[in-house]
Amino acid sequence: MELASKYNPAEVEGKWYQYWVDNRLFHSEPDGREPYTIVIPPPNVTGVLHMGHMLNNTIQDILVRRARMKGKNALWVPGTDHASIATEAKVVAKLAAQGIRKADLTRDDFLKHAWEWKEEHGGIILKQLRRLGCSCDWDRTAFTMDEVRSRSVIKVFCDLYDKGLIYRGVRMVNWDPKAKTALSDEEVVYKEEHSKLYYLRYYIADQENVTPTGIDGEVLHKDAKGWYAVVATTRPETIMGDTAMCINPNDPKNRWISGHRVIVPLVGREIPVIEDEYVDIEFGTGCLKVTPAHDVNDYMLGEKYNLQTIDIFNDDGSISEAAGIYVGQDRFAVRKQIAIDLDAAGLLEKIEDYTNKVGYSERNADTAIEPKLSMQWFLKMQHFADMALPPVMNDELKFYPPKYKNTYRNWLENIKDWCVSRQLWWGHRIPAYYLPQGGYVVAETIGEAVEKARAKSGDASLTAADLRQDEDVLDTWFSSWLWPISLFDGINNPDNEEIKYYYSTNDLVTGPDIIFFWVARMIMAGYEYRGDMPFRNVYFTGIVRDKLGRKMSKSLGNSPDPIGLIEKYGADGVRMGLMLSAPAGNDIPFDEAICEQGRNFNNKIWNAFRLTQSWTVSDSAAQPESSRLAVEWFDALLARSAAEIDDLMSKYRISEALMTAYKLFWDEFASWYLEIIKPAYGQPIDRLTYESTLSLFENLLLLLHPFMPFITEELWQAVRERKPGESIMNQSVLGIAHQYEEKVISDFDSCKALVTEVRSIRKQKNIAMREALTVETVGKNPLERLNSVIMKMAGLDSIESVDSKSDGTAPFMVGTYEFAVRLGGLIDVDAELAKLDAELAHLEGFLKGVMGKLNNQNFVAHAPAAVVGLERKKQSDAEQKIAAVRENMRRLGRDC
RNA sequence: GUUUCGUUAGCUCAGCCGGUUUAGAGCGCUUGCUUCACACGCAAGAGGUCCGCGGUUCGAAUCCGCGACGAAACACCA
Repeated sequence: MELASKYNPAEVEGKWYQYWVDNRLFHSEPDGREPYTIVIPPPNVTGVLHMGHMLNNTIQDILVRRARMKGKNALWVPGTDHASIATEAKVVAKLAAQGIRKADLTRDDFLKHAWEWKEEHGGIILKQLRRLGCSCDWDRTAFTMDEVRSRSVIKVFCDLYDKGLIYRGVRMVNWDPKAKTALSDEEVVYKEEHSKLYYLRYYIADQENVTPTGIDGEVLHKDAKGWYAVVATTRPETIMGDTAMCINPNDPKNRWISGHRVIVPLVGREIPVIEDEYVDIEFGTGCLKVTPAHDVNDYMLGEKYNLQTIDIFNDDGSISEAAGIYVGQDRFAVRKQIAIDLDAAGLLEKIEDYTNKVGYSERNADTAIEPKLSMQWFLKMQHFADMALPPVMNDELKFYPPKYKNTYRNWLENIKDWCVSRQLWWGHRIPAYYLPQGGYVVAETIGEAVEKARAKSGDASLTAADLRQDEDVLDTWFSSWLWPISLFDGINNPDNEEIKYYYSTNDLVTGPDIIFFWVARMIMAGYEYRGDMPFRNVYFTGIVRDKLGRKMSKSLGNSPDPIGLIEKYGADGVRMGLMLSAPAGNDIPFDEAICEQGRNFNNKIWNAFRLTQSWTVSDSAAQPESSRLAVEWFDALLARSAAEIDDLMSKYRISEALMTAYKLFWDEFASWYLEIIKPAYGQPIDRLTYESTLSLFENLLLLLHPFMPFITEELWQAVRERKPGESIMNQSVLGIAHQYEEKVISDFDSCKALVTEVRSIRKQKNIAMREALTVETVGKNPLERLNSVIMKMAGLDSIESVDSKSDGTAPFMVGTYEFAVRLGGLIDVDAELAKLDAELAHLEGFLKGVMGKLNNQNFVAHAPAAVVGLERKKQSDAEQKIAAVRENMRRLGRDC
């Protein structure tokens, strides 16, 4: 078989993915084995793959492939999220481009368009995951709005309502004026903004009663029109909603305003001055305008002092009739205009630059959130927080890295009720039905609703047509929080075999940005509906950033196209690149160049295989001693590395596990093992070594498979004839980490050190490899057992045991063993001495440090015997080495 | 502002419940190599007052305190 010198991923990836699918190797059914389960964090159904997904799903695939190879019944359930706000926004935008306004459509018509959109774009991201090699059980692909999941959501809503945990009421909520819906607190992100602070004049209504008291520090304002107070605000456009002014009762400079009434500028309305310690004396002028309808804190003041509430905004953020002026204009246009108008009216004292934080919709990054009073549905959260906190704090449910436990606790300890209703159409419609005579019932089906309505109203003639279902849908996360249960239909059929077998799942892999949105709430739902944790471990990935440390975003254009990367470097190369740069929990500064390292490694593996294929195998040739030793050594090393990888993986130190496998293959297998067993040019390889090598190579492929599934399958299939349907995917790695002798490995390390010393001398002296050298050992050669390997790798003709080193040799040490290379006339005495000087200085410095400890009575008295013993060993080793160096110097003619 | 995390080679990080031959890895860098698997390579190297200052200890990159710088989460002053 002729193999190209470069590995070409494009030729093999599609083929093997199809093979895995055709042979149903990703599919799982409950059986007698131990299950290993992951549920995918469902990506937005109409989304496309980004680097965050690539990272996250690579990790999940590594975990699930490993579990499979360890004999578990491994299942990775895929699916997508309906992403209510994001998807509805996209559909609205698409319709708008066609000249269709959402407002002109009926709910049913709009949903028809939305489903069409979902059918058209949905699932692209799942296809992309296939390119990455994800071993999801596609037979189980779910959608948060499919039949089973929808029924689960409705059932849970009704159940929580019946438990008294869901209520409906008018509250101050975060309002998205673009999507025209309420949002939960978690869906608001605050961004720092450069804005202005406007100082407005509020004239005192009862001018005649103003009595300046003459206290120092008083700030009194008076002009031709009389006394006035000054209010600093960032939002002058809300003055139409002002229903009070507030000062701090402990603020001497504003005492004079106390008890007066003031006039809202431009509006002309008289409002009271109230006093509350909430007001910060130091901020602005210490006078606060109170707009109960448009600010959370003002709302609280309004409740406390029974103030009037004037809602001056329409749902789209324009000014409402209630404002009286600027009606119909946009809030930001009004902010500009009102400043001009106030100034013209002499009501604007000054404008200052100011930096503050403004809330934006997490989904519509360009839309500023408006606090707004509205009727919404809420879920009481204290009950859930009480359940969900302990298991995480006491590590029953583990977070990796654990620092997120604090974040989690912080949120749960300050939990607020969850606004679950959204004024959208795309989502699960709230199963509340309003009666014609007022009031409502909550029911899973319309039939049930009619029954409940009849009972409630006493009117037995009520029919479905008389009931009006709530227009709102539920927050997307209200379906996501059930995901680990609803995927196995555990809400609708709590006793079914699947939920009993697969729940609790094992690992959840997700980003820390959705710890509140999703992780915490899944834990809550898990305990509420299964009485158990939804997953045993949560692995929080970092955020993928660009190499400058910036978040990847569309607007910066710094986000590489994942599929483009796969095409360029191969899926295995990209997977490796991501994993090499991703220690657990740290953000990942992603530089495309690191994929090159992944690609290069693929090529290395490919070429190692190519080498084995270039050999002719002889059944008559005897196995060289060096090959026998190499096999023995590498088998032990493989066992040790497999155990190390197991250990690292159990701690979710995935990048270190991969690095261990990487170095094992490249530095040990390719650079040492293959070089040792490689037959001389044109010579055949003996059968025994050849077969052993293929077995070792296969084991390496098994260890690497979870990280780089495609190339390992390709080569595993090529190493030997395989039966139809066989795959590396379901081979066991359990046998690799067998018992081994540490000494086999440590002796080989010494052997490698010796070879490296000789090569180094060759390089310094410019001696080519084909020129054979002789090495002397003083006394018995401690590495004699490995002579055959040393000779082959260092290019020696013999290793001779001598009583003392001959003249014209370059000495070196491996540990405390002395060796020398015979160089004859090539020896450069000055250079040799200089080297020895440096070595001596180093050793003496080291010895001095050791002696410092040993001469310290306190150290000898207090330190554990083992530590003291070790220092003594260091001392004797150093002394021995120093003696050897001195001896070498004398031999070169130095007097010392 | 509150809380948390971090600061170790040019870069990205490991080591941190104190002691393992005077600190490790990958990449990058330097110097040789067209050695018949691979230049996406081979071989040999260089490179660090472990942020600063104090303290605890026989002994500190590792524990404690203070400071500097950086990051994140949460809360915000209109």
